[in-house]
Amino acid sequence: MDEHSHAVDAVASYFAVLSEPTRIRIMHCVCETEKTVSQIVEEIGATQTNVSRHLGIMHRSGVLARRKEGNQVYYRTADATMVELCRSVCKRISERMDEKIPMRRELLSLMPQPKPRRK
Amino acid sequence: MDEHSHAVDAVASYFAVLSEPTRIRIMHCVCETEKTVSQIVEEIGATQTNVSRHLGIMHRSGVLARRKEGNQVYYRTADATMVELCRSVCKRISERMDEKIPMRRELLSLMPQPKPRRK
DNA sequence: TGACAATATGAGCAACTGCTCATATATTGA
DNA sequence: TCAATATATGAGCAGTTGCTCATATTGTCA
Repeated sequence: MDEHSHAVDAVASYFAVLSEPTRIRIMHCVCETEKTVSQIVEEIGATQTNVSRHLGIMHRSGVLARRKEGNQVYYRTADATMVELCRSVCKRISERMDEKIPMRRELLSLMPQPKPRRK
Repeated sequence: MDEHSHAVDAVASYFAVLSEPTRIRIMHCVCETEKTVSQIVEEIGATQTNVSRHLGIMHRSGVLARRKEGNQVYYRTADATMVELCRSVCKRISERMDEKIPMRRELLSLMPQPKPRRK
């Protein structure tokens, strides 16, 4: 039927990683600097179990990288393209909602632009 | 708990539209030129009912635009950003699979680049 | 070694999503 | 107006996904 099915599934799975509110929150949370699981749990206000599961999914799919340091595990973004995607989507959605000003602000601040590097 | 929840949900929903293989096929199918429902059904080899449902979802979410002409309905992309996103993801995934050459080719051809415009 | 802290995982339930069958709603053309 | 064609939609089932409770694992420190 379709000779592309593996590729198609791969693309859909990639998008699926970001199709979940909690995982978007996690992206927002770690998109600027790495954080420990506890910090993420604290910031997004979900249970440890739940956050841990989502981190696992994001790590296995290659979106996040993990680094173990003693007792704790740090997660950080491992895929610059993915972060860019999130920014594009936030921008795109906010454009569609020029009338809903409060929402616009939220969106634009969801995945902040990287700060301009100073020499 | 989270003052961003509307924005977060909007972003997740946006990605969710592309998190489904059939919808990726549809994007692939209409990303260069508008097509009727029948044409899409024919090309991706799914049932009419199913394609119609996915088209509805994609239209309601703003990814596709529809145009009715007599008996038929033409769908086309309505969101250049979204198409670009698909291209980025195809490129990104293919980069991760340098070893799996056949898959690479499939991915890069999934959402073809727009042809260079001739004056 | 034992208690504690941080993270991960098994199991089960509930909600969601996609698929299909049957049917509804246009629209065209005889 | 009637039959045919194109598209959409209600209802129900099955598979998937996310959430939670309990527990396992790993590392630290006394």
